[in-house]
Amino acid sequence: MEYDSIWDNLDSLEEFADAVSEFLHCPVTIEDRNHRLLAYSTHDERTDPARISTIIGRRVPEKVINSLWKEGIIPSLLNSRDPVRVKKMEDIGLGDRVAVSIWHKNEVLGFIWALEIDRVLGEEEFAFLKRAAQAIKNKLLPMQARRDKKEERSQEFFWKLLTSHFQTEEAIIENFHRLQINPSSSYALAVFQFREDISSSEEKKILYLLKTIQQLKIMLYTIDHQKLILLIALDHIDQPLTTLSEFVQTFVEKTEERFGVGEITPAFSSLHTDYLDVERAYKEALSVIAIKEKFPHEVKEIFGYQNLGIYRFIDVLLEKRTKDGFKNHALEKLREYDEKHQTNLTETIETFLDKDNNVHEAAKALNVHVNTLAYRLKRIAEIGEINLKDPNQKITFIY
Amino acid sequence: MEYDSIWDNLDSLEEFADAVSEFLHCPVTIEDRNHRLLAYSTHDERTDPARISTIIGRRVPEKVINSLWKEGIIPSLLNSRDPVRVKKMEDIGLGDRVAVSIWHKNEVLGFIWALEIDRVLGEEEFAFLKRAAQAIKNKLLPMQARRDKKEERSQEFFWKLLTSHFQTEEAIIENFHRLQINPSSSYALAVFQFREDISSSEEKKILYLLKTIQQLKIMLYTIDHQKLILLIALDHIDQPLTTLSEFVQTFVEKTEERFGVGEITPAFSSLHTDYLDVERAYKEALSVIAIKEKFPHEVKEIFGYQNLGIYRFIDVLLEKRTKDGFKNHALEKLREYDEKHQTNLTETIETFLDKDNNVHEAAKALNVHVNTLAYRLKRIAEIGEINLKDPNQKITFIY
DNA sequence: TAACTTTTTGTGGAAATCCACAAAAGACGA
DNA sequence: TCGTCTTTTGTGGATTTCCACAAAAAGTTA
Repeated sequence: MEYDSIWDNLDSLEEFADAVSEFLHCPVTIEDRNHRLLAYSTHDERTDPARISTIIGRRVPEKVINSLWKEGIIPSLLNSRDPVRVKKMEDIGLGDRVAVSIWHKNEVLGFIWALEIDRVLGEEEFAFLKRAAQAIKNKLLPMQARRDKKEERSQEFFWKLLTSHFQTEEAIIENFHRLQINPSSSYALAVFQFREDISSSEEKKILYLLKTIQQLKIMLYTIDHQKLILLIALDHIDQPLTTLSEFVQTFVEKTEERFGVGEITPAFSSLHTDYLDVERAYKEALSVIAIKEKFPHEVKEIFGYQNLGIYRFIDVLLEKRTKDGFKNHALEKLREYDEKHQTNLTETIETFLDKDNNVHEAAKALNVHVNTLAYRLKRIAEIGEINLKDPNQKITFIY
Repeated sequence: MEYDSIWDNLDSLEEFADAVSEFLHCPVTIEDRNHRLLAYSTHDERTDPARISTIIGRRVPEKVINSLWKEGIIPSLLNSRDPVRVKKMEDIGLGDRVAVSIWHKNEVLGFIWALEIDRVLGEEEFAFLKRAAQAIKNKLLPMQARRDKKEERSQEFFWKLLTSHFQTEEAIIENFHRLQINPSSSYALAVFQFREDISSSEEKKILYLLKTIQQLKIMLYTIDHQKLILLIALDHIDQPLTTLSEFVQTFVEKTEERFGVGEITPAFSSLHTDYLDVERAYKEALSVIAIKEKFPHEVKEIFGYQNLGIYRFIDVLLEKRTKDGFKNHALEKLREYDEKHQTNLTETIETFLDKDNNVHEAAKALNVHVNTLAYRLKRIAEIGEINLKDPNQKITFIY
């Protein structure tokens, strides 16, 4: 192992990248386990679009990560300590390259990438890369430790926010700055409800995903048994609610797709600007989850508190209804009629409301002619003595 | 006054009617002040359709009463002690006739009608009729007294119902029977809110109206300061809520039209079958009135508790909203945008919802092109990040 | 069984809605 | 001031909704 002494006098990761690049005659990039750029070689000027965007953005672009997952590259890097060859993918501007993962015990700390611009790397270079990954491990470890420490402090701070521990917003802002986080002027709180307690191996995967999705900036995160909780920055986002909705769905999708962890219920609070309201935001997100569990079908496509509509009030509505001992005369009449005449008026009105008053779709779902549906609706209005043109009255049909 | 001794040996009202009929050579009918049939002559077989229906139904048909009001006949009977001539009205099957009111002190107790089938009554007969009305007064007075007594007892009973005084339904049914009222198997409670305390002269007019509208059977009634409260029988009524709605509106209309008493807010409870629930029904009707006073425009055409729709829950909704300190992000955004760009998005969405999502009407109300409205709605959905296809979300726009 | 009502399905036409596209006017910023 | 973006209004066409009417099927009642 004589020529491996080249590692000995390299101080920084940059020098390390350059040394590897020089040996392989290839541009080299070093990333952490979340595909954040750690260092890149500069002696060799040849490169490809994917590498350029990575360097400019200080991280691998989301769509590149996506493709690498889809092609199975990242899974094999996470499974094996051997270098992996990546064939050119023109649609994302990625040239031929070789990658190897950097391991410490049973954990991946990062990756080394070597671009095969003019030459193809052989067995010897593969072995060299593997040794390089071994050697760099010690440089990455302390960084990891620092990050862990910071994460610990940030988690503690987050829980203080979630439990309304602070009295003034100034104190909160100060804490943000101490953690080198720039608090955004508006934020939301997202909660993901898992089916089981989140294991530490799942936690790593989740963090990996959160850091690679890149759609939104996550200021703070924490995990509490079956819940993943995020504090999300929303500055300069044009349609924050829409973006959030897409984000949480992407996250759930990818977690399922990449790690096989399914049945996650996502939710997020309304927008807030005052950091003293974090607990309130948390409760909003929790109530969305509670409602989604009670009415999975009705609010299937709603994730934000703001968009719950009438369901935001569902608990007080139900409470008042039971307190008043109110009987739904309209529904009762329909059921009576159904019973007596063997008709389907109850089912009809339910389907119709379900399909958002769309005669066409409702008729299709019921397997009847559109006019039959129209006729039935006329009868329902008569028998139940309800004005189906009044959205207010339709609403009460649900309860 | 010698020939007036003919009254002396007449025992019943029927004999009286026959005696008058014989003198005038006309069919004669006697009604109480609420146009209920008291007696009719039988010696003379000639008659007209209006009289036939009156005799069969034991009261003057509603549409006849209506016409008599419109033509000013009844008002003049109520104003003067002199006979009034009524010209033929073919549309309601009424032939020529003469009427006179029966007075006691300053009150009208009833009416005598004489049909001019073949002959026209002259001055002499008019004078005779007036004396007949004088003479019959004494026969009507004791009936009046009995009725007053009964009314007193029934009012007391009604208040017991309204205040949940009874423990069992049997006790209630027994009380009904004691008052010779047949309690219907389903009932509703109607309340009319007046602007001022109801005077006893107004009370008489109201009772008159209630007894002549004939649309629905009123089992019990009472008056409490500015409120008229009715217990309404709903047996064998096909569409009870619709009928009730028509009834209360008719009542308000006629009170205004005939007696000039306006600004009455009508309301009625949902349907009930258990007479232990009368107080609950009363509260339902009261809450409809309260809501109508708070949201006069929104529930303008709703009178029944059942049809309040979402407004049934308006108090708990508002309460929850203030408790949560929730800000309407969507509306806020719109207002912000309006302010900054001098646009009318807020007004637009309000009008649109007001017009029940009817693009056409809303565009007309806003004085803009339909496409302009469509464009604005698209922008509203974008800026407010709300799904306008979801009725649930639209609802929350109101608050 | 015959007469009647209720329910389903169909046809056809008027009105409304939705959507894409375009022209014009106005607002706004570099 | 020019170019760009937003807003308004318009046209045209595909689709949907609404309604009236009718015929057939099924169920109910005398």
